[in-house]
Amino acid sequence: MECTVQKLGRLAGISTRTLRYYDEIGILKPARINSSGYRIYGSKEVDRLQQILFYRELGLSLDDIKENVMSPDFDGIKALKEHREKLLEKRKLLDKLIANVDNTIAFQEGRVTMTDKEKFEGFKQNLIDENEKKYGKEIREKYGENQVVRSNQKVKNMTQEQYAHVEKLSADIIETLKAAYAAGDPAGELAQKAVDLHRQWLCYFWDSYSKEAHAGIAQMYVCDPRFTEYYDKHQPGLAVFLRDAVNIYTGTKK
Amino acid sequence: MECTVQKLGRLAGISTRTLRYYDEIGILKPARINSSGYRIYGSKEVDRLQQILFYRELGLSLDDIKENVMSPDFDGIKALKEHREKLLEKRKLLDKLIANVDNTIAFQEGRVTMTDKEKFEGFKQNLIDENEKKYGKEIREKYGENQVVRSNQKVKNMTQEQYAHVEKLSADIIETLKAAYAAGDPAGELAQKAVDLHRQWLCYFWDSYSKEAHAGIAQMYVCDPRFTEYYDKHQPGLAVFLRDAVNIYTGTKK
DNA sequence: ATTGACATTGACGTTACGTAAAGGTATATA
DNA sequence: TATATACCTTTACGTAACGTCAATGTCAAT
Repeated sequence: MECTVQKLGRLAGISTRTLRYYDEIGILKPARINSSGYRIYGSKEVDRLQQILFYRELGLSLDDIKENVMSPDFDGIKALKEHREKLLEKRKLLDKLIANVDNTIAFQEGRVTMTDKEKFEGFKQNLIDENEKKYGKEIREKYGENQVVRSNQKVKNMTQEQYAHVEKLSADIIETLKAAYAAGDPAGELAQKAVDLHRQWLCYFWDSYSKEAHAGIAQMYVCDPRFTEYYDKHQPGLAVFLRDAVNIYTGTKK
Repeated sequence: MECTVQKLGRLAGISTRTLRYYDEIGILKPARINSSGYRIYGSKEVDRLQQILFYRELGLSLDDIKENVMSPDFDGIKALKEHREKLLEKRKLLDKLIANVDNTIAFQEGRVTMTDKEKFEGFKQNLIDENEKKYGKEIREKYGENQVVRSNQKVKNMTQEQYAHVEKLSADIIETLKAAYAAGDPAGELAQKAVDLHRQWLCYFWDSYSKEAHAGIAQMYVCDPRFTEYYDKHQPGLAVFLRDAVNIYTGTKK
């Protein structure tokens, strides 16, 4: 039942270097060392190695394995759940990266002329700057620093098509809203369609959509004169109407 | 328009160490070095740094940036698409990791008694050993070392439910297949349902499914007497029937 | 005695910097 | 003019988990 590095390595499918390293960092010490200085492992060490490799395959660091897994009062499920959270975080970051790369490819494949591209970049920067100047502080206060930063990053990464789509959405929202207002029913088909457009519009700026936040924004349109004016200049009462329609859409009644 | 490390660092939001490092690896050299040995950067270097940081944010390594991005005949889109592939690979790995962690948590939360768990572990080890002894060499030759190792790992990480599901699938395949054989049409509904079950069964052992591999396995069932026997013992002619049905399912005709 | 397979320790390389340490330079002020 | 300070320089270790030599010792068989 005793074996030396190479046998154990072959048994477990790892290199001898790995075993020496595990000895070095103290995560798996041999049972004893023979007179020639060879590492001799017993069956207890084999089991321990199995466990180490199991958690290693799940992506835990050797440090985590050493500190958590190997201690006697180890809560495997808790450790794994924490690890899971880390992995999900990583995936979220990866998803963002991929989305950014996609956008960049789309933008570059748009074969925009250099001047157009510059103009477009300028537009985007303007959009961000304007938003910052006008509403930056308020939005920061209401939604926290992160939301603003991410919103700005989303705008920066927009492609020209997306940018055009945002502008079209803005116009469509007003159009549909006006028609719905004429119909008079915030629960009606037209009004709800307008709200859905509004949701799409928000999703261009928001990292994650939630009904609560949507309802909150709608309420802000009524409370904040700058936003009220933006809607009411097209049709007095439009901001209130939009808020009511959003509340119905999101199922938020208060 | 000239500046030294700290100004440029503040301008770009990076540390002076980073700039020195970029100088060291040759990705961004200062325009000149003044009499005191200070690094002096010009506007050309600012532009270059912007580009570097842009691609860095997309997750490219400095090496890739240096080799591809900075060369005059650089194809930005190609580089980004390659990078995108790498990112997708990474995400696939992450997804697998997360799935494994989830399975482990589920398994451990199942509060299996220790003896049951050990029994189950033993089963799994048996399954692996049996497979190895019986078909290991052949599968290795046909599908390469990696497929076998990964298949074994997949089995090792199965939860008890999954294991039960695999066994049920095996039985269902035979059942459905026999009924389909009685009906006589490999393109019929029953036969195709059997093939779909077979595909599900394969996905428990395979890392990635492909129609080609599925068709290949089906062909092997006919060519290899051990596999032929496994199916034909239930009903002579079943192996050939399954192969025909699989070929129709996968659209592989030869 | 030699050979070949195995063992040992030591040390460098990997990525993109962070973080000292030890010391030179430019500038404003006491 | 001495000094405080704010900047600059190079050198070098640390990071995670080993891979890959290099130099050298041990064991079994021929």
